[in-house]
Amino acid sequence: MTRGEKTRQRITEGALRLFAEKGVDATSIRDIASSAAITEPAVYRHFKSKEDLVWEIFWTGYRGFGETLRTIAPEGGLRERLCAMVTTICDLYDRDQPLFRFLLLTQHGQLGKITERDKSPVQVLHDQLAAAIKAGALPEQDSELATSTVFGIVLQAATFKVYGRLDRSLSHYAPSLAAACWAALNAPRASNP
Amino acid sequence: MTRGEKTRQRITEGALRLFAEKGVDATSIRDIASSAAITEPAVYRHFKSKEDLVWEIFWTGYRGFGETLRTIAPEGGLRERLCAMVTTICDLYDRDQPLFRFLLLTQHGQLGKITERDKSPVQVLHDQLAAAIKAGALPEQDSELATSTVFGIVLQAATFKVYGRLDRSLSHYAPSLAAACWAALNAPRASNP
Amino acid sequence: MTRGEKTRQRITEGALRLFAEKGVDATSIRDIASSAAITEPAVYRHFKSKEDLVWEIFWTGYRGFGETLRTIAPEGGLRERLCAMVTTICDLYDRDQPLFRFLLLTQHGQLGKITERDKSPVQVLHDQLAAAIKAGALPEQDSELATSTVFGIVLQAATFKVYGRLDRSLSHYAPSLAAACWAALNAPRASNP
Amino acid sequence: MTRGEKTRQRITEGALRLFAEKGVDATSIRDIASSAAITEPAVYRHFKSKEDLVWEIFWTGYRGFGETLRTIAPEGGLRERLCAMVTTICDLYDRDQPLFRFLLLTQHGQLGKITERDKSPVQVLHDQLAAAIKAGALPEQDSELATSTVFGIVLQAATFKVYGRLDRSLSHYAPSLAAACWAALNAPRASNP
DNA sequence: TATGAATGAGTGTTCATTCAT
DNA sequence: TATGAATGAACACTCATTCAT
Repeated sequence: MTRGEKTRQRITEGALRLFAEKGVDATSIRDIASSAAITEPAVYRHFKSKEDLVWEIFWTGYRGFGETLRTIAPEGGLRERLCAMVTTICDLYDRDQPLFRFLLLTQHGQLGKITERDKSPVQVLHDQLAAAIKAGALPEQDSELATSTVFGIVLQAATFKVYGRLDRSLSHYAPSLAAACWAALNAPRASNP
Repeated sequence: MTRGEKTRQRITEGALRLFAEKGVDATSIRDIASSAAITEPAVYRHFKSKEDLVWEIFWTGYRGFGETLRTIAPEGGLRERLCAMVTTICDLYDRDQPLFRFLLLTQHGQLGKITERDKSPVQVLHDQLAAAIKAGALPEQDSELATSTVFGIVLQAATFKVYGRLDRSLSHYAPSLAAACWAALNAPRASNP
Repeated sequence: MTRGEKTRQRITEGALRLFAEKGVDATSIRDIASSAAITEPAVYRHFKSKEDLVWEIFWTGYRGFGETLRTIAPEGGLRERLCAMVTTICDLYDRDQPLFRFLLLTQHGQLGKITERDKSPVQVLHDQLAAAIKAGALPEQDSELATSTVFGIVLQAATFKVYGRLDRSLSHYAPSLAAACWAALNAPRASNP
Repeated sequence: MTRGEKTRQRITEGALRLFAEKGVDATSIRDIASSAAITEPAVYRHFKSKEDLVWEIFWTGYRGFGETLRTIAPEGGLRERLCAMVTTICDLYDRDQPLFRFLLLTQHGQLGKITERDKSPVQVLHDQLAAAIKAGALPEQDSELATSTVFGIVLQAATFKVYGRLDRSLSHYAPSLAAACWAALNAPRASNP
């Protein structure tokens, strides 16, 4: 790894941590630079602008996370796959909390910029659920709502963890979360026309 | 309503809209002042500082929302009460989207400042679910996780609505969301030690 | 005159002097602010941006100068009018050298922004010379070239004065310059097809 | 021509073009480097500093132009020589507009640095006119003012050309300009004490 | 009272320039 | 040699806030 690559990595890691802690707007380039032990202009050798830096960190992680989800256990039944996905999401939180918070809990500001929508984790999950509904593996229901429910159950647990309402590792709760998701997806349908 | 009170209301309404659209950090006192058709120093006649303004708008709405939830249908079975709560939450979104977004989707920054924790909507819901679990009206389970699940299902649907993944009013989805919550709360328990 | 108006005047006067001495690009807002004995942000209470400040100072002076030229001695013969104009231009230099240098010697960068072209001093002179040529008071010739010649003779004298090649006041040379202009305008025509 | 010399020429040509278009201050080393398809530090291999680069380009061209003027038609009468000079100046404009603009229209900033004053085109013209006046080939008059007049007539025409007020090539106007100069130099003297 | 005017601290960004490689 | 990486200083500009009027 060259010196430049090392610096770039220090920038992204420091920025990620700061973004998760204080939010993007409250994090200055000065903060980022000093977290990487360089001067402000040096940041601009690696990223064209703050907006660029934020987007690049976001999209790299977000797309990567989508790819991870997509490649999960294509064999096996739907329930196992869902379980594996929930576990994967919980693992991401436990392994890299700043990344998780930045990607999934706070960074709604970047969502509007996504153009390759089908690489997003939300879409990946949606596509699988929609296919399962179509194939009859899940009861007939709005696939968007189904996606929302699964994401909501897991992300809110992560949020509770951040604010100290849950004290074990998130992975610890994964089986319960997966069970809740599965039950919700198979809930007796309300009569939504 | 005195003139001062009217001005104050214009400030909070404008600020709320701006906060929901751009976030608190990206909203300047100047933005708020001009949205209320007054000058910047005039804002300081009603609020001591920007931080004060944010907190006051947040806590007023958040606590009020908690009270609303608490007073819902104390009579009736748990399922009906849960359903009423979900409906109430969806209604808030449909009636006042800026308030909802500010209180429940973006303003995590204020959560840490809450001292009267039991007035928060999260705590209100938690207390009811914890009581139901204790009374055997729900299967034995972590009451925090149960709370998280219900909130997650509803809030994520709101988020999907904000980003256009759902197109009907949120209230339209309330029965489905309530059914999903109920199913998740009654899911066959995974064996969490 | 209110306090704000006084400040604004100090800004424009200081800016003008600095622009003439160092050029617009080499003059910072900090320079301007301290020349007016205020802080940088205070400049922005009076002008929206540096570009705005430059343009406003330029166009106010440039248009004003055009108006001055236009109102000169409409009665009297052409020669007298030309002489009065040359004298007026020289007077402007002697009375307010920074303004003159900024408007006429260095600020070519602003010329491209002019939309009300006929208010510019160049156009005012041009219109009068074109009319004189049409009326037969001057020999047939390209009116633009005639305008250029008159301006060139006077402005280059001002430039020589700035660089110390002329040592008397510019007004002192006004009669000679007017005579030169008159002779040039009445020069035996070269055969330009 | 070695590779280094070629690079150096690309630098000066690119810089000249940029200086004429945007001005020296608004042209960064990065602009210059990329116009020469090299990196910024590579510029410093050829020029010690930006100031150095500007001065070198200026003085090389300015002095060269002075030499060109000096060697013009020493035989022949004054009028022919004047005419040849005007034509030469116009030719420079038509052949290399960036150089002309940089040397004669905008770069007053460099004039103060000149030490070998008698190599400047202004001085060359001045010396010839002063000699002619002394020899009685021109009426008695201030030789500086005479020089200013000739330069002013030609340079202002160039300025008008830059701003689109003249549309033919500048050389096209050379005979008219020369005639105007000649007439101005021979104007009946005003009585300047 | 409400405002015009101002400010100290800070923003993101670019500059000319240097240096290790 | 020419470059990738870096820097100190400065830039135009905005912030939340205060104060005299």
